[in-house]
Amino acid sequence: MEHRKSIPSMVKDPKLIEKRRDQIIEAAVELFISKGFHKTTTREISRASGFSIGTLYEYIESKEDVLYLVCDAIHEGVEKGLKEVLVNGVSGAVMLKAAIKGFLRVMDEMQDRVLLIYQEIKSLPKEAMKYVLAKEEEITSFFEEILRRGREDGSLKIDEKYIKLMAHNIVVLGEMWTFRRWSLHKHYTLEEYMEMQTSLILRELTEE
Amino acid sequence: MEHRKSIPSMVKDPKLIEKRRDQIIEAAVELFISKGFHKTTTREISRASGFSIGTLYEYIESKEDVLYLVCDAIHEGVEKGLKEVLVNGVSGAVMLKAAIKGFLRVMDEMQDRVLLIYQEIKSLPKEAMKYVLAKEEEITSFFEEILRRGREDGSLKIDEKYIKLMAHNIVVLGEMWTFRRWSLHKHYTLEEYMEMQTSLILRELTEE
Amino acid sequence: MEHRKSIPSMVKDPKLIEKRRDQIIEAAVELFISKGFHKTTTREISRASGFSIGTLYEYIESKEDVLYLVCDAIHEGVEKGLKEVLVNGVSGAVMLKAAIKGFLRVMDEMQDRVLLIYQEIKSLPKEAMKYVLAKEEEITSFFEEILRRGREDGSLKIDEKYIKLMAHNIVVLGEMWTFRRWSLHKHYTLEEYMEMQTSLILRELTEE
Amino acid sequence: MEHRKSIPSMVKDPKLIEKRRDQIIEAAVELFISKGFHKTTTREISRASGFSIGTLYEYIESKEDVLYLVCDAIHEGVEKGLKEVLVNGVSGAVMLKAAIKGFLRVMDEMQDRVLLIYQEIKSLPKEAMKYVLAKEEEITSFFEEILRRGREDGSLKIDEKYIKLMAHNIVVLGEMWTFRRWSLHKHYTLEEYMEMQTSLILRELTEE
DNA sequence: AATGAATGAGCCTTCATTCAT
DNA sequence: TATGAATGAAGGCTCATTCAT
Repeated sequence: MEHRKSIPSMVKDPKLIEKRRDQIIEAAVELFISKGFHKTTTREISRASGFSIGTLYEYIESKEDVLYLVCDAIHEGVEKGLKEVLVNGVSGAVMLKAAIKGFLRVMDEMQDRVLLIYQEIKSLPKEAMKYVLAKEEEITSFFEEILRRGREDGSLKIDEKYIKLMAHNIVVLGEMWTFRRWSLHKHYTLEEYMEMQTSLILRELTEE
Repeated sequence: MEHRKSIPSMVKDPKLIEKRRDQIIEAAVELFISKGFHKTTTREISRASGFSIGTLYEYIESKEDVLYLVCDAIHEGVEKGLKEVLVNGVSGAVMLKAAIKGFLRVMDEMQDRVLLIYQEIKSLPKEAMKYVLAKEEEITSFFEEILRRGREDGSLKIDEKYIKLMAHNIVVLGEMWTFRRWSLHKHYTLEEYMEMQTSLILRELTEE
Repeated sequence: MEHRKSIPSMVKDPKLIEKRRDQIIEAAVELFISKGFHKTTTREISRASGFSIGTLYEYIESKEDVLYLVCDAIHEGVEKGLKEVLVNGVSGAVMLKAAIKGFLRVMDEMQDRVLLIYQEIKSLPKEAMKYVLAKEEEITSFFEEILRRGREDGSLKIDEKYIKLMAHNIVVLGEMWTFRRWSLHKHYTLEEYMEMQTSLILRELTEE
Repeated sequence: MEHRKSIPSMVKDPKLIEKRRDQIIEAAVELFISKGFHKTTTREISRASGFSIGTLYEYIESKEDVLYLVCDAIHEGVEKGLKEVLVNGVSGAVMLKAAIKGFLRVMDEMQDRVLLIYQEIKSLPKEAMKYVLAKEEEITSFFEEILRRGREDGSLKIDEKYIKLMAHNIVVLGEMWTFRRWSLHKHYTLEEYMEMQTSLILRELTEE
């Protein structure tokens, strides 16, 4: 795993840096969601963060750093959400079902943010993009592990070679709830969507 | 279906308009793919198109029009590719298999372009975006129809209410070959990917 | 001799480029003389040139280009002035006397500009600085040649190895009329200064 | 002579003020030499001085004060160097020769610093500039006095009205070793340069 | 129809200076 | 005395768009 790229700051106090960056992230997420990264100005970010443009630049080195901060925070949120739904001491199949539902719920709650990553990731500098993609891969391997576990305990029928692909499919099926929402939300409620996708996937992985 | 949004031009001759716009599209696609929409300047577009900035603006009204033109052309390409793989006089199941493979092949051939749509669509003005999304929906319904046909001729086992969702899934599973290529292309060749995804989908739709 | 560094322009018509750059130079010289390079803004330059900031940047690539343009034009002026005082068909000694007087007159007429070069040359990018220094060297060798000629026709007594140094001395004695003017102009008129320096130098080079 | 402009400080203890300002000067000289006054930031100065930006401003009132401090210190160094070479109880001619050589040696040792004064002096506020120029004049009059002494003891042949000018010439011939080094250092070693310039000047002032 | 010079609003970023602690 | 976070005016530069030729 790539280690988190750390952004230099002119300010020394780490506590303060974290506090200020949280303000920046909170402000920037909203702005990026509603206007997009390119159409958001640094001044808007600083204003929405509650301080001056000069202060903003005490905590970042460039506008792109803000995007990175935002993407990172979003992924953190997703991972946190995922970890929370993890139940232990159950079969892989049960665990998978819970994980998919949990993942979809997170996708729904964070749809604007997830969408944001999808749309602006390409504006990140090379290095930062790599790191963000690594995070995405981590989420995928989260599902890989569950699948593998189900395979081992016999609760899921899946060939080893399909595990990675299936993990990708699950993640994408979850993320599409955000990036195809212009159609899906017209036809399904979240509950329906969860129900249907979960059953599609599990039927495939559990039939005799 | 939304009808194609027509972009006003200062020029009268429709033949010329089409010719010039083709030049614009060809130039802009390359530029947008390699630098992104926002980092491409209108001057670059006109230069790459082979004429002056003034002339460019004889055929479009704003930079966003170019993006729209480009997205539209790409979708056209995808649809054309899809139509070509359509075989008639066969069962829905056979047709679906061919369609998925064909679709994946098109996705692979046009990966940069498809990715472009994914990444820049949000920069389109409201109206244009709607139209582009409608195109996307059209592609989805292309698969819906095949599924429905297979259901009717008994070659596919699928509940009516799952048809739309499954169509979406198929489309997304195809498109993810482009937007998750940073991972998928490391693990699978196109052939493998086609083989695996097709078999996953068809297994699901055909087992008794 | 380094060849003149040519500055790229967005504009095609060379006549227009020259005309606009002349406007830029004229405006910038005044501003640089009165406020210095660093304290002059590009907006001031464009305004004083008679066009917008956008237009300014059609003819240069950076603010430093303006400084280069200005330094180059000034040197051109000095060289032109020098060439004009050159009389032919006379002994080296006579020629030298005329050249020194002419040079001093030019220094006096262009004192602000010469001073400008002295003070801002270090703000030029490496390449441009080299070129400007080469110009300065050219002026020195102008005197070298006259000295050598006088040595050959017997009208000047000077050892070959002193020729280059003496040329430097002459140039510096001329230029100091500008950069030490805070003292010299209080004590001498130009005429006095010319008379005294010329006689000092020539006495040295002509006594038996 | 102008009296040394004194810079106000928030701090009371004069010993401390001197100590801190010495730190500032030492740090700033290096920075100004390598990056120039304008491209050096106050933050860099404070960091290189070994204390915070806040502390820096306890000892100066503006960035220009630092430049003044630096220029003043450099002149001090030059004067100190000059005083050291002064031999007494000898003829003016002998003294002059020693002084020129000593001056050239100082110019060589302090070339970066002398150059710095030449290039940045114009960035000083009016008042400070006047004071610095007065220092320069002092150095000139140092040579004036030697010349006058030589005239009086008969060891130098020079008309009274030429004394000031000759003093200027000597100073400039020394300083040009720094500001024309891009050419002179290519052609002469310091020893050669000293030898040649000294002999040129003394020949002029001593021949029968 | 085609050209391309001109425009200027607006963007990102820097940095000297202040002041509460 | 020393610190360093905060400020915001100001600067260099870009680029979509227009319009006279």
